[in-house]
Amino acid sequence: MLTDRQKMILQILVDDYIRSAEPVGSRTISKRPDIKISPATIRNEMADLEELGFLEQPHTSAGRIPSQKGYRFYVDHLMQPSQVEGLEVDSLRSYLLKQIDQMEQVVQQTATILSSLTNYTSIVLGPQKNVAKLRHIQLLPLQNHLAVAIIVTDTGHVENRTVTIPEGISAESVQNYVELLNRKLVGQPLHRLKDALRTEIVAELRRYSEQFEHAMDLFDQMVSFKDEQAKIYLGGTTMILNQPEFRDVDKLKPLLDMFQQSHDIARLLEGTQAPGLQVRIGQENTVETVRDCSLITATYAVDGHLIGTIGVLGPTRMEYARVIGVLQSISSVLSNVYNTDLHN
Amino acid sequence: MLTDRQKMILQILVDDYIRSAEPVGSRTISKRPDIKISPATIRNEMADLEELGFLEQPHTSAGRIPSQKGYRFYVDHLMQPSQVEGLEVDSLRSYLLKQIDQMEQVVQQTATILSSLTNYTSIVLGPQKNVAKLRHIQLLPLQNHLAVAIIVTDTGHVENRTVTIPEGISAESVQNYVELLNRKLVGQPLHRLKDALRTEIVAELRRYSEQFEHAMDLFDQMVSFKDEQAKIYLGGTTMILNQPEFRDVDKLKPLLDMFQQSHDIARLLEGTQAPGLQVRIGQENTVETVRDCSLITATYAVDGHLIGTIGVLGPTRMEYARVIGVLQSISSVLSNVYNTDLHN
DNA sequence: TTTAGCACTCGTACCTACCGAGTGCTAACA
DNA sequence: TGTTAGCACTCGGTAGGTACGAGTGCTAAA
Repeated sequence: MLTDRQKMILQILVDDYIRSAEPVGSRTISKRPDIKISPATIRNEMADLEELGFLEQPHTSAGRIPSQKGYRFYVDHLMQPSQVEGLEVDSLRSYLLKQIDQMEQVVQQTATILSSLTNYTSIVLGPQKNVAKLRHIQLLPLQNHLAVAIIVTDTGHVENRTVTIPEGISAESVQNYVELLNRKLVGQPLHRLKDALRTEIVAELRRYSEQFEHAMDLFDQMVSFKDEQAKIYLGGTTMILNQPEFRDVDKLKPLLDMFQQSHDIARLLEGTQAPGLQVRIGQENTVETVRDCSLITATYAVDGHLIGTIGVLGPTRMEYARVIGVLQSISSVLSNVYNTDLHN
Repeated sequence: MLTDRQKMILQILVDDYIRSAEPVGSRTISKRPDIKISPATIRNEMADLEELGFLEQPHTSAGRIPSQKGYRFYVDHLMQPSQVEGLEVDSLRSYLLKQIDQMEQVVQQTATILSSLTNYTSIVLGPQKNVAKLRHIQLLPLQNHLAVAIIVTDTGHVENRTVTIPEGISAESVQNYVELLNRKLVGQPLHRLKDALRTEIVAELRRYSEQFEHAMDLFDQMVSFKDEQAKIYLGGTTMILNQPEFRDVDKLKPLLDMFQQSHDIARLLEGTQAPGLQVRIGQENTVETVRDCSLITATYAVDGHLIGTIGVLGPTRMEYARVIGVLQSISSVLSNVYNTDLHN
């Protein structure tokens, strides 16, 4: 176990390195006003800390930098999340409330705000639409066998998609079908619609036996929600350029490339759906590209269902305390926003 | 005027520099199999070309590179757009047709395809929705004074927005109002809706005088299309990292930052709405950030109306011939896609 | 246990010399 | 008159060498 003095030195060193991105030497630490021990003593302690695996030396005559284990200890035991000023949170809250009707915008804006508060790249995984329930479905004919299906959910979101009306189906019966859908499917969560179609409707539909196939085809078009990944939004993807450890274009490119592949980002977030806050430091990330980065994620919820993730990606030398504070605030604001104002 | 030999040397030099990004020396040119003049002669010609302003010398003992004027001459007189293989175009066309119903996706995908065909950053300005005409408008009540307005255009696109129903307005009359809107406004282009509201409806509406204010408020909500910038999509924003002239993070950052600001991109495209193909080389761009870049744009049209722009942004040392070829193909494919399949 | 002193390490900055690609000029050649 | 060979010159890039300084580990004294 670490002594109190070792903990103190470790904490000061990590703080300093987070700020300066330069290896920290014993003199630097001893110069701090609240430190009354000499550089030599600190050197001894640092040597011990290195032996224990909390510190590393880039080369013999340089100061020490935290190892991954060092960061982990710092996050788990030394730092405490900084309080975000109420002002920021309030303004965020009122901002989000103002345009709660446009879910995509909320998510996008959250990403932007998150990255501007932290100065790191932010990742926001939108709430999963598919848990919302069907309020109303409607079909608007356009021209030659084209129509728009409009799907309204109880959260006030509206989806629309163009469908082709199969040849063998009469114009009048289409409207009957839609009424049927509304009677039977309203109240079902979107992701269950397709199943519900099979269980609820098939029997009734057999009556129009000659059109059965066509009708089912039409319904499928209207109701099939590809189990789509919730949408991913990034904010501040160029923040990484401010970090001295990424001044080299060759280090930069893989990361920026990854930002363009929502598929990669999805992999990055795997396993972050568990409630609460997660910190993944360096190699703790499974994705190769970010093994020099840390990822901090939080979830937000509606009605106790987990529905989304927000995260911040930065160098391992990240301002953990501040980022965690910000994430906690925003995640709770988001949870409230969705709870209070969509479900009443 | 340039002699044929000077033109030939200029062309070879530009081609070579585009490929290698290194200053081109006289020996390099004379070594090409189809060149039968000696380095010394070429040196003389190059000295002349430099005096005329077509070439530059980074320093005394280096080869020559094209000046802005050199690129301009190359684009205007020397290169010819390369043919894009029919295969690529066809597959693009069929791809776009397949999901023509999702306009945003078409635009986004076009950006992706464009950048992967050119290896440069692509910019696609979506078709302006506002020239599309109203086909149908509808209001779906949700809960406590909230409703969704659904607007369908003759191009098959669907817009929806949440509106609040003013207090002093009865539920039944709302539906009457909407019918009124449909009677009077169908066929108007979206961007004229707001005006049309004033001219067409006010008279009729006076009848319900006590609700007049409220009704107009509601209509405004439904029908006001902020003169919104057509949406901008970028593809391959990290392509720029492959260019040796942007290996320096300090050169890179302004550009990547710009990519995040759709506002900046909009400024970049100012003046590209004129029909046909435009090439802006280096300083010909008004935006400071891209004065080391060239921008090539083309427009695509529906029914002869200009409705969108596609563009490619790369270093001044850009493969003009290939990019122009690609742009021409894609712009014509896009024009066809929108023409053929939405308007019949 | 802490601290002062000191020799040692090693990365960085700076200087210098050198190399070679490419030039411009001159003079010879077709 | 246009083209080419030859040659001295320029200058950026690189390699090697030196000086500097921050920081260390170790030893011995307090």
